[in-house]
Amino acid sequence: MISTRFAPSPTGFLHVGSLRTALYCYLIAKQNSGKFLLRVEDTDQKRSVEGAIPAVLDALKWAGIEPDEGVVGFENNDVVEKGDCGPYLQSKRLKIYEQHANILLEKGCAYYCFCTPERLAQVRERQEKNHEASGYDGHCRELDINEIKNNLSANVPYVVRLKMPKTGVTEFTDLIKGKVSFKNEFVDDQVLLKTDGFPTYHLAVVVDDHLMAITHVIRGDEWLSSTPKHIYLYECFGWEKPVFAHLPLLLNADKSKLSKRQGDVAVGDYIKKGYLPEALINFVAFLGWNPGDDREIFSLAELAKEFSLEKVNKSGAVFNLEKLDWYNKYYLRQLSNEQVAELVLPFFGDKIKDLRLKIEDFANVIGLEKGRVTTLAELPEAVGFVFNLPDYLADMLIWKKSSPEEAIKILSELKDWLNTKSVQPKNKIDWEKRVGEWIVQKSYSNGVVLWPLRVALSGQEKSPGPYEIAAVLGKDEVLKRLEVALIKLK
RNA sequence: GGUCCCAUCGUCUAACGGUUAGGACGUUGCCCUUUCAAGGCGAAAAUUCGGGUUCGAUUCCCGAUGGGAUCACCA
Repeated sequence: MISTRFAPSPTGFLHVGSLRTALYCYLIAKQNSGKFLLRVEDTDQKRSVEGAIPAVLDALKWAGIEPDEGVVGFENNDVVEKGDCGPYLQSKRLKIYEQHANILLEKGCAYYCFCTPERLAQVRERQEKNHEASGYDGHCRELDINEIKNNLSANVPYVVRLKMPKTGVTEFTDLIKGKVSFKNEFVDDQVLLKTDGFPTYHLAVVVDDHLMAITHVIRGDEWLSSTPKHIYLYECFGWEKPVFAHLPLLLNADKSKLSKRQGDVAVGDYIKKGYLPEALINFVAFLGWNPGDDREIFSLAELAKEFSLEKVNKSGAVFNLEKLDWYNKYYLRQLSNEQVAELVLPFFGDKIKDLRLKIEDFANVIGLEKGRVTTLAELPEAVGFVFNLPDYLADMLIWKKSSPEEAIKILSELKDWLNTKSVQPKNKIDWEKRVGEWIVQKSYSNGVVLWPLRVALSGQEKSPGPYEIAAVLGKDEVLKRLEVALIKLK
């Protein structure tokens, strides 16, 4: 069985790059009827941020990516875990890491290191000054057994370091990058267990991925260069290695690694800005992957069917907001008025109470603009003219091929005709039919009637069509607005 | 600087030795049209540079250049 995992550290909010990583992990699991696991990598107490776990979970849920196992929820101020390989918070697995560090020590794959931070800083400084290769200098690599015992019994603080072989080459096939090889002599003796008893990432991932039966390690490119350490650990333990896939990075416009300084990087930012999950998912999935043909629109389910890691690009992709906007507009148009109405509610905030509208009427109002805006956040303002006719200049009522006199004449005639009891258009099609017939009967051109009508109803240079607006406004309000227009013109 | 990875229009990308180098976003022209949006039809726009291999290189090899990642008791 295939299993993948997404392993965020609770240091902030969900990054869009992490969203893509999580998405790809999820897709691989789903398309193979495997499981998608969520593990929290909170081994750095200093960096843990309160509220980060629920924030990440919420963002994933919003996107439609929910874990099958591991940390699956957050209730009553605590994580909800599911599965037989728990706990799924690394901070609760300290004993496990200690046991495994001991195994490594026994096997000679790791060693005690008593170097002080000060000494390490000096080493680093010297290396920098002399332009030497950086890394641990191996000071404690071959310590005398008695010295180790003495230090240990004297409670000298220590770490456990990986005893990386000095010769040979570590080679592996990355599902995305292909064959990659590193000379072992350049791989550092990484700290595995810290002085405080917490593991570093390197020990914790390998131990957990094995214990949790992860078959595919899918993660960001930044991990590629530490993979040899992980491979060596698998070999030391005698464990079967997972498949590795290192995803290309998401980039800023200037091709540097996507960062906060150059725009929004948190999924939450995009939710707040009114983007749809379908749009963000589709967009982010296509940053580095495509189906190999011209199709651009993919739902989560369709992605699960067609996605493959082998088709993922090797190079980084610029996070291009214009394309995201296009996707968002597209998906907004695909939704029904009712669906958009429901999604847009939070963007109205308290104002929604003042509107005192029935939900169907509200959906109709939203329908006026849902195909014209790019995000949900723009909708309240876009639709404002329905509730409050904006003040506008009389000049705006005059069509480019018309005159003030003609505008007055037509608007008056239209108003008088509408005022008769027999004219009671109910919906958009009805309005179009009745007014259309009237225009034909009067032998007017469309523009000379429709332009001033539309401006009278919307108070705007650009707006939805007059029939749509009239249907939403209703006959009484249409008459009122025609009256306002005529007063302005006279 | 050491190590490793990468390189097609402005951006996301297709091409698995032979194509007028294709699509999408964006830009832009026209059409539709009461405005806007949407839609339709067009346009401009790319193989980083050298060497090989080959009858033939975007594609394979080598080098240069450029970009990126990583070199923590952070992940």
